[in-house]
Parts: sequence; structure tokens; C-alpha cells
Amino acid sequence: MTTYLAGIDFNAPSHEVARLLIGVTVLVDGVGGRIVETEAYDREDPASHTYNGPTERNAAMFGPPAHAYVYRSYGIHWCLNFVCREAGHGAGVLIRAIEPLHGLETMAARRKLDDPRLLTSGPGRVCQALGITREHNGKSLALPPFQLLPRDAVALELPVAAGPRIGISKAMDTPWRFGVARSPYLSKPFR
DNA sequence: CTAGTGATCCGCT
DNA sequence: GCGGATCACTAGA
Repeated sequence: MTTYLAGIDFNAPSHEVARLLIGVTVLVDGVGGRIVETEAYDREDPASHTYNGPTERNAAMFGPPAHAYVYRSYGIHWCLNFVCREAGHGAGVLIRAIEPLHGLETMAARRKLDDPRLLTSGPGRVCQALGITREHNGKSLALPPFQLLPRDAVALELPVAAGPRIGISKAMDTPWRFGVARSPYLSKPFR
């Protein structure tokens, strides 16, 4: 069985899904924007939460594709992943940054900031701006409150850069971070 | 601009 | 007990 959403085959390897997600619009209760930065994680990947097999925390990553995996980071922030591959595989894509386009006032209120460059430029910031918490863990990306919109003509032309992932201490050389080159909404520029 | 640090939870060894 | 798929803030170059 194949799982398509927003024109993307979520059964594909996570590094392919991560690249294809650049330019896709993600909304939570109508609030969000265009994805400009992602990172891929897979089962045979020392940096992945699924590397050592299923646990209570990472259960959603071993669930069906095109669902959310939300985890707490550093005891303070939430981080959002899109599960990919077939159910039971244990792969996903971390949503690291979006270009804020819909519900700017809501996002600014949640973040207590109004500089659009600081609204959603990082995985913790994205979740705070979109109101994502543990309650969204395991939910389908095809159903409310989530909404994924396919890349439009503009999004298809965005220049995609790749590089090493951020904030990890293993598999530092795997170039599984993807993003819109030179976008002002990245958590960190590409070199 | 870079480097250092505190905050604060909880899964895992 | 340790240490993160982070962020905000400070100090100093």
C-alpha cells in the first residue's frame, strides 16, 4: 500500500521525502507556511531516535507513514517529524524551519515576537508558533488539525541545498539536511 | 560576529 | 545519573 499526501510518496526513503518536502505548505488549524528546512532520519542511522529499536517514546516513528512524531527536546521544546517508509520501519523527517505565511498574528502571539525571521526558523520555534505539543504525536497528517498543501509552481522552482545535520553528535557527515538555499527563514545558512 | 551557559524534562543505561 | 534532532540571552572580539 502506498501513502501519497501533498503529491509526495511517504513510503520513499526519508532523505528523498525530506528533499521533496521543501516547498510544501504545512498548516495546523490554518496556521503555518512553506517548509524551507528539513532533516532525514532512518532506522540504520546512529543519529536517529529509532536506531536502538522501538520504545514508548518513538512508537509513532514505527507507526504508519504520513503521521506526526512529536518529541520533547532538551526538556523544553517540542519537535515535529513526518513519519515515512512503511509502518514498522522507523524513519522520519524533522521539520526544522518554515516560511511563515498563514496566521502571522497567531504565531507572533504564541512566540511573543513579531520578527518574521525569528518566528519559525528552528524546530522548537516551528512547534511553538504552530501550537504543536505531545497531543499531536501519532496523528495523521491527512486529517485536521493538520493540512498539507502540494508545492505550487513557485515552490517547485526553489533552489534546494543539502548539508550535514545540526545538533547531533553521531553520523555528523551524513548530508541529510535539506533547505531552500539562502532563504532568510533557515535556522542556519547552508555553506 | 562567535562562544558560553542556563533552563528543564524524561528516556535510557 | 547522564545527556540530548534547542533556544534565548550575555559577554567579548
